[in-house]
Amino acid sequence: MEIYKKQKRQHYLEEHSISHLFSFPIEEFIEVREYKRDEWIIREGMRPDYLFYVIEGKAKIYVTYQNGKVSLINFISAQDFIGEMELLNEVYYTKGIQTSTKTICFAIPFHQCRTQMLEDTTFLRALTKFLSIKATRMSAKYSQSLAFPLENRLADFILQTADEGVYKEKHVTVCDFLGVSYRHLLHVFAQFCDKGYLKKEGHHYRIQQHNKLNELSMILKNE
Amino acid sequence: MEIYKKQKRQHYLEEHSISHLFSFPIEEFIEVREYKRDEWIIREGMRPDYLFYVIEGKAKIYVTYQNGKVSLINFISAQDFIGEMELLNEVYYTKGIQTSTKTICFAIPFHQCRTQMLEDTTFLRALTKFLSIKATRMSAKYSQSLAFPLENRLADFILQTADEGVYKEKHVTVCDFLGVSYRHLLHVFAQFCDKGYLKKEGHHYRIQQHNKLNELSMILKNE
DNA sequence: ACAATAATATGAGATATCTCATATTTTAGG
DNA sequence: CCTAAAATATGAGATATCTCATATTATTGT
Repeated sequence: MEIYKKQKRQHYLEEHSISHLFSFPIEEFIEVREYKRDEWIIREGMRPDYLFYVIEGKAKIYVTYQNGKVSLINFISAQDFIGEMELLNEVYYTKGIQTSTKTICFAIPFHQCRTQMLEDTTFLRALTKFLSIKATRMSAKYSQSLAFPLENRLADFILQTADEGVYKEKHVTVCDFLGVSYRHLLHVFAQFCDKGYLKKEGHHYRIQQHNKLNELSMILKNE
Repeated sequence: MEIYKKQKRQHYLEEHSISHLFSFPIEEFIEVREYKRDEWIIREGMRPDYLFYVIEGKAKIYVTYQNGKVSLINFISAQDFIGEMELLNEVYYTKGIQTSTKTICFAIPFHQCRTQMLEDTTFLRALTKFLSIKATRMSAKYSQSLAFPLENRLADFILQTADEGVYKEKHVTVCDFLGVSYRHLLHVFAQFCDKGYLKKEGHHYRIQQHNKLNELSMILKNE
């Protein structure tokens, strides 16, 4: 992890100002940090000392179960908070957060700002909104995961992540995210190819029948 | 739905005061309402005009999918907010909320209080905390649901809901909540009985081997 | 008290999904 | 450039879970 100083710091503070999220001057307290790919922003079980706000990059939230199985719970991307649970709750099991690309974020030290943040309506409103959206998404994902077979969730995921009609995600990451075995994920991909929805091109898949995937994905949408 | 007036209203306002959640006098705006069993507090798709705070009773959150399948997403019980999503977000698909017992709650009208509530740090902090816990629970439930078979989730659910060693929930509600078919739920119950973890007594189940259920349930805990 | 509806119960066959074994290809580190 | 590790790929059999059919028992409204 690298901490940006001087111009580099200033540049990010200006380009991605978050002062509108606070009604007090926050900039002086902000550390601008760069994490390399695969670095841990927070280690599972260790309470962070900062509230983070992601400027660019992507990260993943993991949790380890007692049986040793590690699960990817969610993705984090630009404009997400990290560590807000620990800011708000005395008791909270901290999940692990690992970058999947180079990630730049603002780090706001609890020991200097906690009190002020918790007194600031502007900030609290922003945080409340963030949390409410997070809760809604989680809840949607949850009920979807239970109510429908992989076919539907995968179709949705493909449409969300495909770039110019080409799907390039890593199977390993995806089967973890969608909570299915590698084997079964591949099986459903094979089905999609058989049915002509996708065409395999090396390790990528080209979408052939967008509307068919869309039908499958629409089944789990209602908002 | 019945609206309590005079002494009855006053009684509830005093017995279950929520004035500590606000830094302005909220009581004058509060309507005290009683919903009968199976009444809808909010109908799916209809934005509510009130923020609700549950005093006693239980309710269920439902969502209907395009394929017509209705899913129970979560339970609501005393000290939960209802309608906070609609208070915070302009755009939000409102889920249906139906009582499962007689339910008494406070109703705070948006049109009179929205602005004040959104400016009140005390309230916002309370709400943020509520939401953060909600998000965490959802997220735990989600990863659990994907990572483990029903056996584990059911063991956990039994321990959570059993009263003095006796489990009395309705299968119909539970299979919906846990997202499995009625048939399969019964099948796992039968297994638990075979293995001697539970003993069937009429329509109830008596826990025989608490430690065995606990083992199963602990597998999905880490906090 | 009776009829209608909801909840419980069980069997049997279908499907979704998992585990394990094993082979090949790609990627990362020295 | 070479090797180890990670990712991809595929088969086969096991298990979890679903759907449908059907019967019995509670609950509720009139």
